[in-house]
Amino acid sequence: MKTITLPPDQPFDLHLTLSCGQVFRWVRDCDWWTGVVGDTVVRIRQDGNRLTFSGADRPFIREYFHLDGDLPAILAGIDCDTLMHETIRKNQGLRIIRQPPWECLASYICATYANIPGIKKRISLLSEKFGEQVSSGSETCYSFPTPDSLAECLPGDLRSCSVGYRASFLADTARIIADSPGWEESVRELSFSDARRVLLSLKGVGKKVADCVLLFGFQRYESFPVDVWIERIMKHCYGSGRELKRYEEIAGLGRELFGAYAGYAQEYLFCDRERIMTGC
DNA sequence: AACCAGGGGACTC
DNA sequence: GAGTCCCATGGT
Repeated sequence: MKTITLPPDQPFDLHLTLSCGQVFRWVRDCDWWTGVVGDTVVRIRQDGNRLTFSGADRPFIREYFHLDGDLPAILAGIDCDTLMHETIRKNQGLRIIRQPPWECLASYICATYANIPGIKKRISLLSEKFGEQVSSGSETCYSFPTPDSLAECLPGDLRSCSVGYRASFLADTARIIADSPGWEESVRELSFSDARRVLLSLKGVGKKVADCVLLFGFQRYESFPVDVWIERIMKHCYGSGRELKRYEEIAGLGRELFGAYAGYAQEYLFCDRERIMTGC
């Protein structure tokens, strides 16, 4: 077991970060969270300002949970009205995880028009069926399937993972990624709009999925993914006197209001969606 | 531009 | 147990 002591001026909330719906592979058992990242099983818990974990080293944990980001500075940058102020106050410590790009891409293709429990189920089935077994004491865990393993499996086998019509999108995209060595690095080097264009060319990747992959997989924090909840919140809370019909208008307004870390604003709003929409 | 298919789980009533 | 909704996309 290793530990990290969080500095008092850098808030972090492990439970919020892992349960807000940005990642789908972590499982909670009381205070402990277990997840497979890459090909290792990570177990982690938080007690106040202390993180205790196994399966990874300190630099990895810092990077994965974006602990190297100056959260108070980020939040100060998006704290531009009373709604955001309250949302930040209620969810302080939520950080955007750095997800492996391929896993992020495949996960969000599976996430289209589905609820979070359903998405978790699919990802879990896909990993059990097409991932590699990863040892973790008594528990059996599975790594996320490689592009090759999804590209080469039978369509029927994919469908048995409850991915429905997304099966062909997943297989097509997996094939393209599998046949493009260095894909990740090449996307990383592109500008925001060029990277977005590349992602949009993949099957099953529309604007929402592309923006999620840019945000969670490539740390493009200006990305402002618009799902049904964010659309509702933006129309209800920021829509007076504005045309907010098309996706780009809402995403554009998000970037206009919240700036370079609009993605953080999006994730805080999403995390707080129930309170915001029942309150007003 | 405006439809529709596609599918499953969670939640409401 | 029916009805509705969900971190939408692709095809017509």
